[in-house]
Amino acid sequence: MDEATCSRLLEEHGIKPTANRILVAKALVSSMQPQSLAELERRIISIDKSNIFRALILFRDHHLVHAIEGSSDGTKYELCHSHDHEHDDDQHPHFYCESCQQTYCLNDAELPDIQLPQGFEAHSANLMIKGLCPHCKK
Amino acid sequence: MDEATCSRLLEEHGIKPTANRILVAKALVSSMQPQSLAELERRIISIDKSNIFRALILFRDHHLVHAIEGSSDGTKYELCHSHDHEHDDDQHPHFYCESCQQTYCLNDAELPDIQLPQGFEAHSANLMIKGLCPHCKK
DNA sequence: GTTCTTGCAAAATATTTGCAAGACG
DNA sequence: CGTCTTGCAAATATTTTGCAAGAAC
Repeated sequence: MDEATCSRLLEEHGIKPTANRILVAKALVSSMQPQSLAELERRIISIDKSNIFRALILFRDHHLVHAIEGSSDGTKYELCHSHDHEHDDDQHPHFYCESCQQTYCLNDAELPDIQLPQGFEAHSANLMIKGLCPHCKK
Repeated sequence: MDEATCSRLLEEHGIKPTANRILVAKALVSSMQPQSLAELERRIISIDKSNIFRALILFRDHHLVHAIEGSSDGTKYELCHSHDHEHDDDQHPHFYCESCQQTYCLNDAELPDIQLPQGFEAHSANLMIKGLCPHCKK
């Protein structure tokens, strides 16, 4: 995805497309897997980590990315796949490889509906499966 | 649960029951909810956090507790409910309250079987639902 | 006396904030 | 000018390790 497309993507989510933000968005778009802040830092050497962090927070607040927790090595960020800019309803399970620390999206699997006890109000859900990925299993 | 019972619990899991470990086990047994290291530190003022930490690692390796991640505020630990000392098969979903930071066990809900793509090998799974608990919702 | 356990300090890691300088409009 | 954005530094939080002294066997 080129810069113009990334820029448009940001604007669609109500985010002012600055040069830095476009770079962060580009890095996320071109990533096969959800990225941690540290991974993004390594990939985007021209931007300070505090600004990558602030861009991610901003993206998250505008439902452009969501944060994935539970991977034993920090929060990972991935682009929301849904095109609903208000809600983040494309939550799918993830797989964390304990050997190479990569997080894989299990897009094909459904995140099941869990029946909450009376009085609980759910906002989001994260299902993380851990183990070995095909590459590390060999 | 008294000290003797906790001591027996540790021994059943192949852990030498020292005074400190019994205290940590007692704190976990008497907790309604999974506890973070920081919470346990506050509750067990007589033991240094490094030793609480080492006790938790030891407990986890002996399948006496399991670690719950994905709660935005650190790893939480809870006693395994299963009586199988080799495997940790009582994995159930958890609920994290974004207001009071408590983690609740959803014992009644089933953790669904997710079909992994070819080549992936699962070791464990964590399903964390976030939102507001009944107390904070009011 | 050898091994295990403990407390304290500090390293390592991850996340977040303060602030002044600069860009933008 | 006033607001937003950026880089750098540093605060915070969390997890983990090193090591020497002491306890247990």
